[in-house]
Amino acid sequence: MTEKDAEAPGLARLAALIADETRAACLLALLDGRAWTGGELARHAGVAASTVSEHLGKLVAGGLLAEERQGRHRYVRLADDRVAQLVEDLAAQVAPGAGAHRPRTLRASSAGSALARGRTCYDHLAGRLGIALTDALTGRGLLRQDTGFALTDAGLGWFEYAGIALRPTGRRPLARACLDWTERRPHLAGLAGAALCRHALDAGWCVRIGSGRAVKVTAAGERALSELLGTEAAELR
Amino acid sequence: MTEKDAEAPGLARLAALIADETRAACLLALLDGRAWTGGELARHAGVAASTVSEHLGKLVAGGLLAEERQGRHRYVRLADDRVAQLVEDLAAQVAPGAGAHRPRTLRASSAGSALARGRTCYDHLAGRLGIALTDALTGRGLLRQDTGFALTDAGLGWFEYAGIALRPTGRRPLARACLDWTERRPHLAGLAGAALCRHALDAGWCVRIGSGRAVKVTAAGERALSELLGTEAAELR
DNA sequence: CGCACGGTTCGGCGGGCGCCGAAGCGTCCC
DNA sequence: GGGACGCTTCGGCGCCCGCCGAACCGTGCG
Repeated sequence: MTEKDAEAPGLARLAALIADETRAACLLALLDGRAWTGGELARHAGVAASTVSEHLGKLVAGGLLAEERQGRHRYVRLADDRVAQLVEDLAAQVAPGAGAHRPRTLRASSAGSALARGRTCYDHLAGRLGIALTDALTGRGLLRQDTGFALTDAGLGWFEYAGIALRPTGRRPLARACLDWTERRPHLAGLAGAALCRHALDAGWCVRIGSGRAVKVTAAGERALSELLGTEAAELR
Repeated sequence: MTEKDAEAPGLARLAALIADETRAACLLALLDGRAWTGGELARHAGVAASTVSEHLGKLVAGGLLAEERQGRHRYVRLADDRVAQLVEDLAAQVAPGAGAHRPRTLRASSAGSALARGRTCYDHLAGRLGIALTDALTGRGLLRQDTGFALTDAGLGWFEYAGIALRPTGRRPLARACLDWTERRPHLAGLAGAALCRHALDAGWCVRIGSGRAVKVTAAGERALSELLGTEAAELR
């Protein structure tokens, strides 16, 4: 029993880092996987620069953010994929509360939203695009979702055939499920998800829209994915 | 951008529920998967009954706990396995900070701890026992960890052969990785992990030690697991 | 060289929240 | 029916923490 008590303060301190609305807004913004400057985050969250400066100090000290200073700018980004996963999980947990009507309105009324169609979630693809790719991989027997969440041997072969290298780094799992907050369905994250996203951007299959995390599939991407996964162009839009 | 701002308050509110040390202690205690009374939790956390009563009210209102009232007792338990998973994930995230020396001391100095040997984590087996079973399953090709975390077809057959029914309920994944906080390694959670744990207790493979979440393998359990998974008795202790 | 600008530090204000003890309510048991 | 017990409500206390504006520091640019 006593060892649990030893954990409680740490758990509370970690949660407290996320428990502030301004810090939460920063973390969600940083889910796009990029580095933001303090000023950008301040404007985004609608608070004074001095306020955000203190918040970033706490988040960095708490290990949630990594910082990089360039000239007079302070760039921060999520410390690693574990933190990104954690924030996504927490965000997914809070959404079901409004989940009964949220997906409807998001998909229907604002179906024109570029974010709902496709976006990056930290370092992998999400939104309808992410779901479509995950479904295509599953449908062709490259990804198993029925007994967990893992690539099959055929799936490993597919990545190799597609020219997407999967070099294991550290202990990050190859495949991992990430729950989408608009579609309410799991999509491919982990090392393979990140590699696929990176390749999609590098090879010109997708391009970023504006400065946010929204992405859209290009004509070349439609052709390549149709050939590699048999997807219909309409599914990707 | 605006839809992220809409999420920030919810995220902060959820995190705030965990951000209090007393509430964190309650959540960690409830990770044993059982229902506790308010008084028990108050004594465990070392605060007045009135204080814990208010905390439980918030946790229930926030959807993290489910309550059941019986006579003059108020029983609470974690609302569902998603909440349990969330708390485990957060606890696992905080541990690495002290992870450099923690595991050593836990395994070495207090290697006699029954909790480190075997315990239940919400509704599945953890500790060295959980790791040993997960390793055995993986070693025999019943569980894949190299490309994600999923049972193989042979694994499905094994559960059937062992007489452990895996009836899918809701959307809970069949296999899921749960990071152990003493061993720092993933072990089997999800539907299959829960079914295995339940069967192990029902069939007398394991028995609970005292009233906590510590468990130990019986002689009958050693025989059964040796036959079914080829484990050595020493690995399970 | 000097101004503009991003970031940080500091003091002070205000609100929120966890804590307790006392009092009250309902349940169970003798 | 009376008393013990578990839980809840309420008032009040104290602390912590997020916020701002002002002053300050350093970088980069004209």
